Amino acid sequence: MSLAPKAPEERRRRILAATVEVLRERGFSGTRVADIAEAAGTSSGLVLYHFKSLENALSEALTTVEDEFYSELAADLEGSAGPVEKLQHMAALGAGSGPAVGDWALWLEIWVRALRHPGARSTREQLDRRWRGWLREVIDEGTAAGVFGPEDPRDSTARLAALMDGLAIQLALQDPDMSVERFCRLWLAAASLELRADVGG
Amino acid sequence: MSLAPKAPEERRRRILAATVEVLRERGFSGTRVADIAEAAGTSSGLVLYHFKSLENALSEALTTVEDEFYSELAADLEGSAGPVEKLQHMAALGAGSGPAVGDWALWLEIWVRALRHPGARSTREQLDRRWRGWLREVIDEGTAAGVFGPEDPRDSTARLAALMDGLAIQLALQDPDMSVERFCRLWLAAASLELRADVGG
DNA sequence: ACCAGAACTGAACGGCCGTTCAGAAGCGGC
DNA sequence: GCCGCTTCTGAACGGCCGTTCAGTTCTGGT
Repeated sequence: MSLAPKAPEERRRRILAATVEVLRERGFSGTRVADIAEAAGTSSGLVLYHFKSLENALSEALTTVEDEFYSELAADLEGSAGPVEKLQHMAALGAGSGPAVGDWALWLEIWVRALRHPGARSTREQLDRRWRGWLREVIDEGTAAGVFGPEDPRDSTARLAALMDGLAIQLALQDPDMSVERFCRLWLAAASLELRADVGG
Repeated sequence: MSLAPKAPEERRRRILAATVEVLRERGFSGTRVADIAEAAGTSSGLVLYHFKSLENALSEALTTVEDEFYSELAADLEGSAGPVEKLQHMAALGAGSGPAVGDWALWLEIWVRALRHPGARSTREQLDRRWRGWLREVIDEGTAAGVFGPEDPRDSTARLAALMDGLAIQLALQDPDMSVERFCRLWLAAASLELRADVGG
């Protein structure tokens, strides 16, 4: 009976992690096979041995970040008590206080990729819908509990989701007019307005 | 006395326009010198003759779109009567009803470029500040006239500007949940909430 | 008509980089 | 210890593309 060979799997994961790292640093158009290999401490040959092509490695790497992001979000929401706390966690997570996330720069890259890459576009769409779905659930939960009173929950969800993206751009671009604190404050204040409640900000 | 040679200047402008066109279609990383030359109906040699390098041509092309955008916005605001109309024009312009604009995709590209290109970053910052400045002026104008009553004009400005960017992402990515109409409606509704007024939406 | 310089062309150069490949090294089964 | 399969390496290949360049055409002044 053959033990599953652990070393190669481990190596594969390391290359994937290295890919994400390089992607964060240099973006899609700046990421070279050789960079990934160096960051992973191996040869470029091996990168192409495990993943069939650079394109493929990039796609798989993206999948891992996206999965990380959403599982982290799910875990965080699981742990929060009420809808108000959940919104606050969402704000904090968006602001980048989570360990694995915080890299909105990567999302900008994903958006640009989605402009022309059909696969990337539909994945993004799915992820975005999922995220808006969760936000919507929180809002509905609060509404059912009588804490929130949005005029139109669907529109409020859309606006709050979009607002986070918009604020994130400035965060990613390190605009001097934006900071993690201001990001949270602005978003929660918007949520308060939208939901006719006081969720902070 | 030498008449200014008109042909070469004209040619130069044509190349610039072609660059913008290709940039819209293929994005920064997909734009080749040969593509620009073909779109402009000349040789790649000439592109490099007029602009010193591809990078340079791209930068100049960006400058022209940005100028176009802002002069169009300025003209549009000039023509609007009151603050409410101005907000509505801003929404419509953002939604892409203007002739020269409408290409949020290009802005996504600009943002990604700004992530790593220091020059691009500071230009973007300036442009964004200018845009927020105008929005702020409209808000202040409405407030002075007693039409708007924002709780904190600076924060409302920041949120409305960011919201437009966030909604624009979905527009650019052709998300099935977004449309030009919904874009306008959502943004104007947010403005109504923020400014405690009825500006439509 | 002639010349000088600007405008323009397209072929050739050269570097970069994804991918391939021939072979080395590790590893389990006999 | 030998064999075969997986894992891994780094050098070599080949295509793509920005840039250069030698030469042609155009233009305006004299």
